[in-house]
Amino acid sequence: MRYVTTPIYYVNDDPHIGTAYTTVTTDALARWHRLRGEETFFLTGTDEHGLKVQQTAEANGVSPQEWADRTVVRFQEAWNLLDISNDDFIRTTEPRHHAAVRELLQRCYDNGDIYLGHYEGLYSVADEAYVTPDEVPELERQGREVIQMREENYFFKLSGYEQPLLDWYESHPDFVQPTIRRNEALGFIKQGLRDFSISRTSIDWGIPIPWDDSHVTYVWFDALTNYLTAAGFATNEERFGRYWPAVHIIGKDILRFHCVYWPAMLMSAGVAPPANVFVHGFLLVGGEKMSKTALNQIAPDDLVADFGVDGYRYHFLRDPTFGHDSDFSYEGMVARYNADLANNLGNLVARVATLVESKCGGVGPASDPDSPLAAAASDVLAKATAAWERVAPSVALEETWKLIGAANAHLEAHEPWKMEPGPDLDGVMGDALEVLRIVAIMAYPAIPAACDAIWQRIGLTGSPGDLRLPDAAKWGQYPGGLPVVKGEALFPRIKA
RNA sequence: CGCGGGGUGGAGCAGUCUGGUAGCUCGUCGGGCUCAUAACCCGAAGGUCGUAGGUUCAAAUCCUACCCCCGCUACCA
Repeated sequence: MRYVTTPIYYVNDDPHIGTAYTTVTTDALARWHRLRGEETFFLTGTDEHGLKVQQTAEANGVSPQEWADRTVVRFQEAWNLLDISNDDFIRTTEPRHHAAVRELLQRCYDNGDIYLGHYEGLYSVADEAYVTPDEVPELERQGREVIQMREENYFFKLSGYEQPLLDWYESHPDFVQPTIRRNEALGFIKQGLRDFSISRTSIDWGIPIPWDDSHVTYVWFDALTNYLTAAGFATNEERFGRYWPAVHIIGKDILRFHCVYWPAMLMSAGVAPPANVFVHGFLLVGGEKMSKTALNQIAPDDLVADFGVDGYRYHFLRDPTFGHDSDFSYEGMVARYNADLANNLGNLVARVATLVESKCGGVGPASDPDSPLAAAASDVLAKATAAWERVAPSVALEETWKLIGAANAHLEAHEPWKMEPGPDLDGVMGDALEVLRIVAIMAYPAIPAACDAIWQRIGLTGSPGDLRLPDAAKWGQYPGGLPVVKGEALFPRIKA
C-alpha cells in the first residue's frame, strides 16, 4: 500500500499557490503510483481546531463547527478545480479523529512521556495568545495589553527522544528527502531537544485530554494525528496495519513537526514512524516569501483562468526543483507554458492529427517496430521512473518531454508532408502516434485531462490512467486503424 | 552567535554526495522547413562555475578562510 498524504490545511486560511503546490505534487505522486499498479491511498484535509477558528466563529456569530463547515468548502472546491484525486478528505472535527487523538495521547501518557508542567511567557490578552518579546512594542502601540502569564500545560518529553531519533535517521537514510532537508532536520535534533506543550486550558475548541478534561489538545497531537486517523488507527486495526506507515509530502515550514516531533510521538506510542517525509521548498514571489501581510499570496483560480487546470499543474510540477525554494513569476509561467505545452506537446498533437487527416485519410497507422524512437522511449521511461520514485517531478517531466522533442525531430527528418501514401509514410506517422500514446500515459500524473484528450484524439478508448507501467509504455502498442481527429488547440498559445 | 540553503554564459535553473573536455530551458544570431498553435528542426555566439588560498596528474565538484543573499532559531499549522 502506498499511503501518501498532504498536510492538513488550516481552515481559516485561504488556499493559495503554496498549499496548492503541496497538494498538486502529492496528487501527481499518487497518480504515478496508481499507474505503476500499486494500491494507493491519497489523503488530504483540514485542521479545524484552535483559537483562531474559535475567535473568527464568535466574531461571525456562529459556532466553531458551523464556521468550519462553511470555510472547509473553499479547500474542497480548490482541490476539485485542480483535479486532485484524493481518496479521503479528513477534517479534524470528525468523530473518527477524536478517537485516534485520544488513543495516541493515552498511549504516550501510559508510556510516561506526558507530564503536567506549566508554560510561562508574555501573553497578549486580546489575542489570547503567547507572544515573543519582539512583538510586544507593536502590540502595545495598538493598545493591546501584554502580561506575564503562567498556564498549566501538559508536556511531551521530546527531550528523551534525541538518541532514538538520531538512531532512526542513521538506520533510515532515506527517511527525510531530499538530502538538504534531511540535513536540516538532523541539525535541529543535534542542537538538543526540548519538551513541548501539548495542551491548553484557555481554549475550548479542541479535543479534551482523555485523563483530564480541563485541558484541550493543542495543535501537535491534534493535527499530526490525522494521518493515523484516516488509516484506521484506534477504529480499524486491520486496516491500519495495511495502510501504515505513510509517506508524507510537506513544505519546509513544518519540517520540524513532521521530521522530529512526529516520529518521536509515534515511537512513544509504539507506532512505526512514517516511511518517508518528502520536504519541498517555498514558492517565492518576487524573491519574497508569500504571506498575508505582504499581500503577495496568489490564488490558484486566478492562474487556472489563464492557463487551464493542466497548464497550472504542469507549471508547478515542472518549474521548481523539489526541495528547493523557487521563484514564481507570471512571465516565467507564460514562457514555460508556451514552450512546453503549446509549442511542443500541443503543437505535436496538432501537426500529427493534420498529417494523418490529409495523408492517411484520417486513419492512424501502426508504428514501426524498429523505429529509432523505440530506444528513446525506453530510455525516457527509465529516467522518468527513477525521478518519480525520488519525488523529483521536474526531472521526470523534463525527461518525458525529451520524447516529444524526439518525435518533432523525427517528423522533421522524414518530412511526411512530402511523402506519398504507402508503408514509409505509415511508419513515420505511426511512430508519431505511438509517441503520443506513450506520452499520454507518462504525463498523466501531471496533466491528466490533456492526456485523456490526446488518448481520444488518436482513437484510443478508456483512459491512459487505467493502464499500468512499465508494460503500457513498451514501444509498438498503438494498434493502427483508428480514427484520428484534430480538435481544438490543446494548449492555446498565450500572448505575452 | 548557532543551524540549514543559495551565489554557474543576458534571464531562470541542473550538475557538487560518487573530482576527469561546463549542461538544460528561454532569449540572441544564422540556416532549414512550411504538416503544425508565426509553431517545428539544425547550427552558432556567449560563462576565469561569489572571492582568495590549498589538496590533486586533474576541482563548479574535496579542504581552509572570507564576502553577499535567504530561511530556521521552538509552541506562529
